[in-house]
Amino acid sequence: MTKKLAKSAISQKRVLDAAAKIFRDYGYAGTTMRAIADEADLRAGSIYYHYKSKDDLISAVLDIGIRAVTDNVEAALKALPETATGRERIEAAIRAHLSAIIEVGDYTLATRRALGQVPEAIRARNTRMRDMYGSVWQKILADAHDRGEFRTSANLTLARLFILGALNWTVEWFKPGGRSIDDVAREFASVVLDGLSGNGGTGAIAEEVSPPAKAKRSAPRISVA
Amino acid sequence: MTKKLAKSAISQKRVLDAAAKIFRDYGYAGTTMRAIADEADLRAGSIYYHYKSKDDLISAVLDIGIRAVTDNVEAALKALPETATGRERIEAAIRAHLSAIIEVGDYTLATRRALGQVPEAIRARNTRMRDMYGSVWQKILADAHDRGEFRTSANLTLARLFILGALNWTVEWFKPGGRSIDDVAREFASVVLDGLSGNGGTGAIAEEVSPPAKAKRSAPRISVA
DNA sequence: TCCAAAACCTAACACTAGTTAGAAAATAGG
DNA sequence: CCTATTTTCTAACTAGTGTTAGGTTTTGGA
Repeated sequence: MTKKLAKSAISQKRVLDAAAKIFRDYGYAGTTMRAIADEADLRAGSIYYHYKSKDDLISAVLDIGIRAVTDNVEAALKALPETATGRERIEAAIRAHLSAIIEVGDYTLATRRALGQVPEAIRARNTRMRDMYGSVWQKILADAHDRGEFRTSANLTLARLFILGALNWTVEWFKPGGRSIDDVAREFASVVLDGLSGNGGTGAIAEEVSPPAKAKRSAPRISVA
Repeated sequence: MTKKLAKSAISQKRVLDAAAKIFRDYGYAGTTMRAIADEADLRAGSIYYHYKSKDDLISAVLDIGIRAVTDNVEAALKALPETATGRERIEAAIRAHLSAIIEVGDYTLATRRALGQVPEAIRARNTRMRDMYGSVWQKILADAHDRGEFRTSANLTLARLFILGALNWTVEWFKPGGRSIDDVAREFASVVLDGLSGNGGTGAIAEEVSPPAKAKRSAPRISVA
């Protein structure tokens, strides 16, 4: 039995969802409180009963965006058996990441669109959360590598950046009703995992100096939806 | 001997570069003409001598962004010998794409940050240009597939979306002075190309129904930096 | 049903942004 | 150096934005 929500909580959620949508469409600076209010069937002044400021609102949207992804991926990893291979873990993480960004699409797209323009303190906080998420990936990639599931020369930092870059981009093109999230995740995982485990066909690979990955734990900060 | 530019052309370029930088940092709506003018060592009113409007300016920035990438990739492909393999062509395209987005980083990042908020007509025009670019990729991937360089089950549309997604993300983390563009391109190409040509280790691949790629020529529109 | 608290509306404030027209300064060529 | 043209500056206009304080309406519990 769903617990009955107070009017306030109901309206606050409506405002939040409206905000995610408008921030998604118009970015931070292009979003007006009047537009959010219209979307939420309120007047702009009323938003201030629920949120202290526009910044308060965008901050909440950004939090939800990154938290949904991180929580989903961590839960998926936790649900795997102890005996899961590195490949299986990575594939599960890919699937969970995709699921999360599609499920809270407005929030994650709003992050993509707005993050670069928000006040510095807000951006810094969100960046820290995303860096934490990035380290989850670094860990599962390193585990797989350590277990010999990848070729020795694989650069895990670059791999992580490519993977997350491509995953984050999916919100731009994924359309529910077309290919399923499972399909997309499986195809992507196979390309990535085969690519990381393959020996390649080019002599250029053989020239790679190793071990490259271990020394790169302080990789550049990246942006995650 | 460099041809002497008129003052007007010199100033116009300065305004354009300033615009790219400010749009990059603040997005479309968050960018003020005063900020651009400051960056260009002018006053806001002066910009209107060179550009009709803010929209005129962003339009020019967006054009340069996508054109740099498209031209660079097409030139790189053209420079290859007729005997080049599909792998070689794809790797060259990856390298050219990376080079372009790093070289005109302000313009491509400005596109990433601003495109979603610009007036519809501007966005539509840029989208058409990007779709044309996407078809360049679809073609070189299809060629490689046709020549048997990829596994039969490879989904070229998804591959293209992953590749371009990951490539477009590099502007967020690539720092000149670190790894060279060549290194990054080579590593990325090996992951992608091995992944597309590999047979994989999972039975799930074998269940893929083919031919998947040929029927997907009308793939969803994607966004390219 | 009544009434206090919660939730929302409204009008206004202080400030900002894109743009314009005319004035002023800079440039370029004879 | 002079002068016409080009380039830039300036002040102002119109419209818009985040936010506030007080009034009004709605909600929820007794």
